[in-house]
Amino acid sequence: MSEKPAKLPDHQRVYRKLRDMILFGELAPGQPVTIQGLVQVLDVGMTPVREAIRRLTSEGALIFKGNRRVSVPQPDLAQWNEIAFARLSIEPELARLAVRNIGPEEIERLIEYDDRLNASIDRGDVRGYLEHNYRFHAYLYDLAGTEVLSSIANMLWLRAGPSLRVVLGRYGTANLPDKHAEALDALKSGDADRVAAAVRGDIEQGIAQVRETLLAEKI
Amino acid sequence: MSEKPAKLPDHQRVYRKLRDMILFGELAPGQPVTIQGLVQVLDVGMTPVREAIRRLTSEGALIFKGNRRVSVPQPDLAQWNEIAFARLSIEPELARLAVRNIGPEEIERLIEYDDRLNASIDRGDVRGYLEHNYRFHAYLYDLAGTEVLSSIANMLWLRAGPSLRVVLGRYGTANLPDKHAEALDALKSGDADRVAAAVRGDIEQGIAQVRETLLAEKI
DNA sequence: CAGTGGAATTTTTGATCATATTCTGTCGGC
DNA sequence: GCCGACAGAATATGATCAAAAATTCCACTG
Repeated sequence: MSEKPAKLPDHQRVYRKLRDMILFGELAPGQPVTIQGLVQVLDVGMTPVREAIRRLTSEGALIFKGNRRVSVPQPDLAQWNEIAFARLSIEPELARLAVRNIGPEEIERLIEYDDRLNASIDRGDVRGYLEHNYRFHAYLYDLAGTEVLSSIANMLWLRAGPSLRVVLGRYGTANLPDKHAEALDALKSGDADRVAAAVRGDIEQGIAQVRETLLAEKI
Repeated sequence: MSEKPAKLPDHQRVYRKLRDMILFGELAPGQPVTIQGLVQVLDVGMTPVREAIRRLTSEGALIFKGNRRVSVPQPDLAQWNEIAFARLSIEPELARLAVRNIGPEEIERLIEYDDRLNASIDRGDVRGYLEHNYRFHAYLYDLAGTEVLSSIANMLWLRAGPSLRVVLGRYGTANLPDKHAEALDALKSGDADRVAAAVRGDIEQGIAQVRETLLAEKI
């Protein structure tokens, strides 16, 4: 019945599952998340679900909605600017650090992610776009080999995910300028500063898109 | 038997308790943390303990030690530099933002924390120093009213706490230059840049102390 | 004969679940 | 419109099972 290659404990499986759902926009901002609901959907006991939810809340991916109810947070403009500030402080640096540890194989893998990302764009596949965009950045940052900074970056992506989804879902993936190509190009020449700048540009673009929507109060 | 004024759920009480223990150096770096141990010490069931541990691990205050055992992390030099970079990126900005929302009462309270901190230094009370130093910064950052940045700062303090404790416990609280006075002075005149600079200086000093110890490989 | 290596057992700890309890919000009666 | 009972959901407990670590014990070697 369960031929998963998973040797992972339930609470981690649930955590990842929920995490992906948030990261890739399967849960809308403001949507309530109940323990019992997940117990039935994921077919596990409540203890693992509880722990997964607790972890996600402490990472800011979920919030306590007053009376012990949790939901997906919905950042307002001020909070979005905080996320923006933090991401711009951390992520370009991560990209810069990653350059040290990058060889041809790693670049190859990044190109692969980027190809899939572009395919998703062509297909108008929002969820695919979000997923491969995440994987591209996450893998790049992993290569930096910095546990602390990476975990912060991950936290920030969790907070940004649902909002990105809303905007993309509304305006489509049609006109997304590809900053990844520039980053890849800079990576090939080992130019750390240019890589950092490209990543910064990529982030700024995504941030600006959401910010405009928030300014227009359309969220 | 339990005339605590606490209306808090157990898992939050346990979380705070454990959090404080880490933050104020009651747990040494590398020290293992067991669920059952905490169950007996804190006299609660294992579910709340489990959740508290899970939260702390996701905040980097505890780490999975290979085979589903957790312990207090012991940052090496590289990780400490990461923490330093992140703190210097985030905390001065938080201080700057806090200036907007600060009035005489808030300054009064900060002065109070600082007084207690100085009393702890005079007394050679390491734990008291750590606690009031934390409260000073935490309150200042809270005043910024920025949920995202504050939570990142808190995460970083959790990672820094045990190491600070080790260094202070070894060299004492004797010669700690007081950068808080400068921050308070700048706060009174509402000079955001100077406040940010003072906080930056305060952080740099603490970081340098640990870094030297790590360089000498005395940890 | 003493000491070492390792296999098997014991013990400790973690993971999960079923269940009981507490709290919140709501709906119907007054 | 207010108050109290009820339903549903979250919190907390202890039991049970599984996995890992610690310990014991024995055989074999030097």
